[in-house]
Amino acid sequence: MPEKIDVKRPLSVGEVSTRSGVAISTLHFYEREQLIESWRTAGNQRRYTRDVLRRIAVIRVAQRAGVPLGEIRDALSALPNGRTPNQRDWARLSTSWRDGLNDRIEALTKLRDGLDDCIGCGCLSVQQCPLRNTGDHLSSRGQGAVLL
Amino acid sequence: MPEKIDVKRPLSVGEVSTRSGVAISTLHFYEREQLIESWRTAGNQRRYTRDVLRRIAVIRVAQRAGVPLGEIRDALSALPNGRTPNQRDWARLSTSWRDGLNDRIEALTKLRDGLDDCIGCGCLSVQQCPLRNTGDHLSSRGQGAVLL
DNA sequence: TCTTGACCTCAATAATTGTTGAGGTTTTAT
DNA sequence: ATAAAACCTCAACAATTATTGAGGTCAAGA
Repeated sequence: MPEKIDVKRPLSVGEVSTRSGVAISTLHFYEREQLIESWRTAGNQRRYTRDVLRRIAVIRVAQRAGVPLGEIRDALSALPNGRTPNQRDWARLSTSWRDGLNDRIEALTKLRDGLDDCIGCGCLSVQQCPLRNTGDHLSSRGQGAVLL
Repeated sequence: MPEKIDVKRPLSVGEVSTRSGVAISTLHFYEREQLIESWRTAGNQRRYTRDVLRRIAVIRVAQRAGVPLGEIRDALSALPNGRTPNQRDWARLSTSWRDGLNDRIEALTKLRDGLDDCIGCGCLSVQQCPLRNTGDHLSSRGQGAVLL
């Protein structure tokens, strides 16, 4: 059994960068922002456990879904012990993040279809255009476009 | 016919703000960024045609969908100067936008479906998770997660 | 040993998307 | 005519999400 230690060997920042596809400067940044953690060697270099890769994966997925880093941090830090999400944790996180994702998909789809419709209807008159009162907060805020 | 002029009456910045739900400072900003246009009264105050409301609606919808302002500007600038966009203009805008929109929708949908799958699978392990290497630029950049 | 590559910190810069404030002008209503 | 409300410009600040650079240290191989 010559390689047993390999899977427990800590990772350097360069290794994490290579394997995660995230720039070193970004890893430093994530650490400052408390999204990931490391300890230091005697020579002050960062070392990471392997699950940092999973955390980073979660972070990037959430980011692509439009979740701001602050929320991601909060969600991750809400995990007991600040541990890396396990299956159950991941299920909770991803379902909560999925709603926002759905909103964005819906907005995009509405936009696309609205544009399509408007090709035919030539509308976008203040009152009738399907693109007009789609915004939830738009229409709830300041009466939106319709009144007066 | 006492009200005929009403619908052609230009809008002040305050009116546009109220009716669109967008702050005046933001309208100024959008104008600096060439997303909207106005002309000035003798006293240097902004006046808008009503179709600015339509433009703003499009801008906000696109923004909610995650389209950056620069892209929105580019798309909108395809509309001829000042004149109220007609059916043909919107057709051009729409078709020029649709590919990008479709890409974006597809990416987000993939992500969402990936999330759905992964909720059950509890994966996100470095090598196997379907969410890992889905990022177009993620995987094209620095080999992503898989190698070494 | 010595050089090279990897790493460190800290500060500055950058793009995006606005908001705030100071100081002054115009319009509107009484 | 005057006071209040609305408007103007320009500069500075702000949050987010990083990247770049200067100046220096550490580790590993020739």
